[in-house]
Amino acid sequence: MARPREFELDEALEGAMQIFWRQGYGATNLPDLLKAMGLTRGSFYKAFGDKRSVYLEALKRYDENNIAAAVQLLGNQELGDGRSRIEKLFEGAFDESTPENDRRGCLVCNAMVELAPSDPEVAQLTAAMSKKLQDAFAGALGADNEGANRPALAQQAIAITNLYFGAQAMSKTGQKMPDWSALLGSIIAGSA
Amino acid sequence: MARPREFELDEALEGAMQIFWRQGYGATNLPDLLKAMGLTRGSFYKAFGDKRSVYLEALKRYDENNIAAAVQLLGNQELGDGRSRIEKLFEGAFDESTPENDRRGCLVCNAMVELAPSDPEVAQLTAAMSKKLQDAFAGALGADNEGANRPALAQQAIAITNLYFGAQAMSKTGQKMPDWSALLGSIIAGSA
DNA sequence: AGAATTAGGAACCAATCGGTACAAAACACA
DNA sequence: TGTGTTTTGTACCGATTGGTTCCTAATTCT
Repeated sequence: MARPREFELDEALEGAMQIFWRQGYGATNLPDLLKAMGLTRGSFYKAFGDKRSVYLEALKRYDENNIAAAVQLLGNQELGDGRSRIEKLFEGAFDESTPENDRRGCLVCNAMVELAPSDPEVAQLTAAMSKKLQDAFAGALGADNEGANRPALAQQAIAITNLYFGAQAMSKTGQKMPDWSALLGSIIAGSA
Repeated sequence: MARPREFELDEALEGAMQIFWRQGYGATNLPDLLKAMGLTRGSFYKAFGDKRSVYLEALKRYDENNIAAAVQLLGNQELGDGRSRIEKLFEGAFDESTPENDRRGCLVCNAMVELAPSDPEVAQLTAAMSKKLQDAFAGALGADNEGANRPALAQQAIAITNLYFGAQAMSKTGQKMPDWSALLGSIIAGSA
């Protein structure tokens, strides 16, 4: 009955996620965003409504793709024990935050800092994603330590989650990243 | 020989720091900034040049006031052993990041995330401040552990610094903060 | 083929952005 | 009090902001 859209919603959203990830919300203007999404104003406003809506969609996409992948990695027993899975996650995550990637860091961390205080919906989404990560860390730690004392593992998972976001923030200055294996050792060895 | 300025440079800068801290750089427009600084456009541009310069000055002020105070707290032996000084720092820092304070978090963390990738001068200033904190953590840990193995303490200091900034980022979502004593325990106990 | 429906693209919008120009006002000194 | 100097406040600037409008082109169904 009608002309089909010539762009893929999915690809457009991927482009939006990428540009917001690199530049943040405020620093990304409409021309930047449209270019990254590969569409023009008309299609943009028809399909997505406004800039903020796209940002929220991009956050959800990050959740479904990147966070889900991290959670899966942490739970994948084929990749070694829990601790080495956690190390793998850290190594992979910070390989991505290179200068060539505009030191984009982690979209969740970026969103927390830039928008969470003034946008309750962003606050809720980012808090939920950090919770997923924390639970996955706890799961990986638990796998190494079947009968271990649960509250101690929960503490470690909180510590690792905080560590993760802190390192994401610090990576944006271009500082060289620490030795994750040793660093995680100073947390995990503590109550093994 | 001439008309004296009616405002205090120091007070104006304090106001600038406060508003940037709460709102970030991009989200603070000139009217906001002028109001916070208590002066008008004419005086503003004559005294400070432009918006970015004021931001850099505000960062330096944060360094000289807030970071210096944190370093001093961590080195103050009258406040107990190193670990309890670190705990005090964490407790104090996150008491400040309440909703009434617009969950402002930590200006260094905010600046890292918002501006460091695109502004080398911000990157350098924030990296230097995080280094100061890290050294102060290392000093506090060393005070508890005179003959201890230095590399292990350095690792712990890195971990605690990362933890600090991560918690600052997460605090912006309004999540309830963890029990710092227990959390730090899971790091410091590790190689005591 | 023709009708119906939708995407595409450009022109346009008011509002706001950071920054400048300039004249009036307020002081210090003689 | 007159003179020179600096601050102050306001009017103004072009550029850019996110968002709207509307006409044309394209496509699918009957």
